[in-house]
Amino acid sequence: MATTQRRDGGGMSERRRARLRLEISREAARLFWEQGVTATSGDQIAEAVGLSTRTIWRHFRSKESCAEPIVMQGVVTLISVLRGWPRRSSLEDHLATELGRFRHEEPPVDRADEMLGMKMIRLADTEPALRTAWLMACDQTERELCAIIADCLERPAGDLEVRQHAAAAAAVVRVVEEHIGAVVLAGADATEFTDVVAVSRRFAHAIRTATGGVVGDAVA
Amino acid sequence: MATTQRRDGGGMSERRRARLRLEISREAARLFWEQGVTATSGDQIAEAVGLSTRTIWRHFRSKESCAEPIVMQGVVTLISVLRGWPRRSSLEDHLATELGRFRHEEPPVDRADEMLGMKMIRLADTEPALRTAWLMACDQTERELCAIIADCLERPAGDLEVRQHAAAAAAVVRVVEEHIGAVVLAGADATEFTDVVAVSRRFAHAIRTATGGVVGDAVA
DNA sequence: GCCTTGATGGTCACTTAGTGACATTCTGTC
DNA sequence: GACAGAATGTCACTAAGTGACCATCAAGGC
Repeated sequence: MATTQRRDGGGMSERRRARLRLEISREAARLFWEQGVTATSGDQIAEAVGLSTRTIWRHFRSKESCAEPIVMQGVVTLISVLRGWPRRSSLEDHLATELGRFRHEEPPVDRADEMLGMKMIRLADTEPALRTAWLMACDQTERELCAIIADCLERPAGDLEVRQHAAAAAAVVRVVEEHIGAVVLAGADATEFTDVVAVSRRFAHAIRTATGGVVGDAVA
Repeated sequence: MATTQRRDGGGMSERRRARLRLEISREAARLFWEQGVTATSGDQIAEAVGLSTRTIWRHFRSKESCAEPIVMQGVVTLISVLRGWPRRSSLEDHLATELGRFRHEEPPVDRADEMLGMKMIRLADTEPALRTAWLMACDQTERELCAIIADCLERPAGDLEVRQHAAAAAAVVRVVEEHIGAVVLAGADATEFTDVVAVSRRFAHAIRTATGGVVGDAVA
């Protein structure tokens, strides 16, 4: 197994665990995509990643949830970018600069993993078992948006109106991501989505519309 | 078992099956609520409804999906009302008159079932197994809204913008329903939600906002 | 009345997801 | 090197589902 190089006692174990989960998830997702979810057994995943079946169940509560980390990777960039949104710039501008930065300077997620994530989202459309994983990721986005929008509107995060805006925003983000994934996987001309500025504008416009215009503008 | 009284060959079987599924679902939901999902076995559900376990699996593909019909009952009224929306009246007015009609004249769903549905939605918050059932119901609403909004905007139902509006609208409806359920189950003062006009206004306003104002108005 | 037919439910054997208990190994600390 | 504890392997076990086959029952033709 890879070198651990922990600094303080116990804290690093968290990262180690996350890396292992991701590795398992990668193999599971590959198998799910290649031969379907039901045709993939826990034993197969275990063998592919080189662990015992029992250990798989120690890291994941169910077979389908093995896909979660890979799926979550797909939204983790967007979430972290949204979280860092300073309200003195418009949503379009912030997304464009930050997504661009992530794309070229420090890509936190492997390109192959990104493709795998899209494939899982695509599979979630027909495999009800995988749907949960995808919706968990969307739910995470929604919670994050709750905090952000609450901050924008200067209301508590549990406020009904805040939750409505967050749900609507997360929903349109979900639809756009599903659409991008479908287009990319279809092998069609995806240049429309390699332009970071265009994609940023699309996301920002969707969020602006879905929240009735209260989220997206820069504050003076 | 109940009398069959079929008229034509095979058509009635559909309804019979639906009734049986609902009956199983009712018992399953009751047990899920009383003792939790994991603590409820398939055998227990079978015994409660008076069938063999094998027959339960013939009607439901999984334990959790036993909750689906009851959960679906909660949205089926709203869906059918939305489907019947004539665009010459505003969404508020249509919802108020139709929901009122359903409430007093011909309630298609038992009050007890309605409460059970709320309980399942509540359970879905903590039991990931049940979440799928609830999200399936929301997904159904979203698909229905796709058709309605496509009609409003005179665009194809698969159009990206239509899907975004539908997703946003379905999301806010989900949040409002979760909120109503939580308030009712908390035993708090729920008079706010027994007033059909107020509830209709709330739904309509949420949808109007989430779709950027393009859905909700009457057309001239 | 009797037999066919088709749909539904029961019985039993079987696979597989997932857990509990305990032994083993691996990792970092002194 | 001895030690503590966290991670993993092994094995036995429960429970969710499935497949194959048989039993029952209502409807209709003769």
